[in-house]
Amino acid sequence: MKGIRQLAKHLDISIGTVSRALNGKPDVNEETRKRVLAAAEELGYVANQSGRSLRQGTTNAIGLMIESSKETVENSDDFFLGVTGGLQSVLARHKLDLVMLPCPNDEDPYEYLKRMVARRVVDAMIISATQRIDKRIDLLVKAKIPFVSLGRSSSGGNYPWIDLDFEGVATSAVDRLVAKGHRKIAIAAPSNDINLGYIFVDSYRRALERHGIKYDPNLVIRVKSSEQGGYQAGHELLLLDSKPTAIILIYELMAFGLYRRLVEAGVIPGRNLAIIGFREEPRGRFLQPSLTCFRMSLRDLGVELAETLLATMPAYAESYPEGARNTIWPLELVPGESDAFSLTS
Amino acid sequence: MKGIRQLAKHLDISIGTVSRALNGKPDVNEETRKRVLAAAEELGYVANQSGRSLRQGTTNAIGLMIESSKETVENSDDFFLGVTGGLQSVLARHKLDLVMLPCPNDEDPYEYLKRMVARRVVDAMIISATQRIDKRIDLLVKAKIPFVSLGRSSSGGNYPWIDLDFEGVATSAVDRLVAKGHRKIAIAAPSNDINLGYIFVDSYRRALERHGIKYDPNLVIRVKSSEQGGYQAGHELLLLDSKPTAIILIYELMAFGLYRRLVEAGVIPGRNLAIIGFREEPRGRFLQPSLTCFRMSLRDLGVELAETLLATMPAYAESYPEGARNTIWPLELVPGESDAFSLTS
DNA sequence: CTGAAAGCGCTTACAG
DNA sequence: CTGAAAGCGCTTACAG
Repeated sequence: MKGIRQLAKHLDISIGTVSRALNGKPDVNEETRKRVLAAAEELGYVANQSGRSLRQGTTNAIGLMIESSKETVENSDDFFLGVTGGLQSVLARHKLDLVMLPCPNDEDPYEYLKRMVARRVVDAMIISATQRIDKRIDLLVKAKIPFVSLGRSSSGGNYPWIDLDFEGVATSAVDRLVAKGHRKIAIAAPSNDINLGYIFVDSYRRALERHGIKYDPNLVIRVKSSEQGGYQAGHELLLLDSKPTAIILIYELMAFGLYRRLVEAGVIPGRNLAIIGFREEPRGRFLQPSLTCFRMSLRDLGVELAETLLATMPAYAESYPEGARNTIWPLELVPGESDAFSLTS
Repeated sequence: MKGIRQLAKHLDISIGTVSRALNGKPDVNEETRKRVLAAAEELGYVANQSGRSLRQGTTNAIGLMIESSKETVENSDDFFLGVTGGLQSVLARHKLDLVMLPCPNDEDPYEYLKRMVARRVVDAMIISATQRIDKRIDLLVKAKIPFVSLGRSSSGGNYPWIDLDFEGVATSAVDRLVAKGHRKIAIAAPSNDINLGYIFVDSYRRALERHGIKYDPNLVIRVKSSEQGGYQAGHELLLLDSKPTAIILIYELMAFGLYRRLVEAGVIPGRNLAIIGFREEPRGRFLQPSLTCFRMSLRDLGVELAETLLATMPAYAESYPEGARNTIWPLELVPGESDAFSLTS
């Protein structure tokens, strides 16, 4: 005999009362409750989660699906751990636990998610690395699993998501460079399949056109979101017939590779070429010249994600009257030295 | 009615047979099995995990505990995701899932682990960020939960662990620097509470003494394992009365901050000061001068961790006859330009 | 080869 | 305020 039965026997009361005492139900004698709590602490009793889940129909766990292989603007080091803190601070209010579910590289993300959802290992899901067409969203909608997506998708119709303000960043970067006299502005971004690649480049195009600058597809350099991709971007940029005077990077760590390639070619970052990165990154502060980029609070993003998710869950919705929503997450410009020079002066 | 009951009804057979068919038990008519598998696929049936766990007494999940706040040599970006791939490749053989359990920053890691263990959310645990005295290890030993630790500890007596070869790295770094004529070699490391800080500095001391160089506590610079810590280390190094000609960093990303601080002071990394970092890191390749460091396969480390863990689990031990063990994980020197100069020539 | 039944550890109406 | 009992969804001896 073990578990709650053993504890009840030890206290010489019924398991029902033990359960009610432990779960903070009313209608339990305060004296009894104290005895139960003390005994549980002493014997190290904590209710078996499978038993609870089976009976209650909920796991009290929220899943955060991670795809290590995907290249996204998030795939930087501290991103997920930063968001995790904010998520947990909200989930803790409701005694919900966060579990990170890493999709194996050799497994299809859709199949993986389907399996996790069918097995009911979590009550709700947070997904990211959204594709422009993302079957996972249709799956979650159809299975009626509460979820929130970090990243938009054209799949699934109306569903809760939060996405970074790629439009704002692209627009603000272009505006800033144009104000400094740049007219030939390149951009380094991953393929259009990744939703953010599509949105970012599209916003860049529109921002240029607003300034009366013709969009030139040759200035869109498609590379991987990595240091290596940055190096490659530098390489391709140097091969262009008509050289741009500025470049916008969709992924901040590209700057490391780009700087390297430029220096090899005798081009000085921040002097012969203006560079603006995306998200502020601890490493970026130590680049020379320091990188102009955009700042956001990962923790606050985590909080927003959690609150949006809980708003879609019947059991918690009343605490979040704003309801499910779509949020464009703002980023703030952090001026560096990488684009400090001006072509007009 | 739902779940296996519904599926059985749909097929007009008993739930027992459905279960046996789905779980690949023998003594099921092949024709029946095919029908069951087809129907399950069609209806998207996957067994509810709580039901299975409760009945079987196992969750078929392995937990990887993460502490985002801890400063360790692992706390670099890609570390956990790299290890995860190797872990999963082994766990997949046994249809075990990996779940990452992030300990909230405001929760005591010991209490968090205790809760997860008591609730039986996983069958076994992988822990890391080991402290010299680590109550978690005593807890796991006492609770008889299979586990493996990434990192040694003086707690818990004899238990399965894998640790990076800090001795080897420290020794090899010192040997290399001494061979190039250095006698005043500094080291930047976190506090001795973190087990690796202790081991690393101790090995460094012994390596020096082997070369007849007196250990000088002033040359041990205690800083955080971060870029900022590297900056700080550079700062403190510059304040020393008698300047070292070389420095060993326990955390590779310190190099970013260190380079910056040195350049600010007109000291040229790799020319006025030799620098050796710890683990090879994608970003490091783009440092100028490139950082001499040590390479390891994160994936292979994950494989080793998983196999060591499974060897301690009765249900899987027979597949891993080598048994539970302690492994010192080797790293291979990757020469860079940061320590290329020689004092002797 | 298949079915009927027990029971894993819990929580929760229900009765008292 | 407490106890006895049902039942969450499964798997697995057991009987046939």
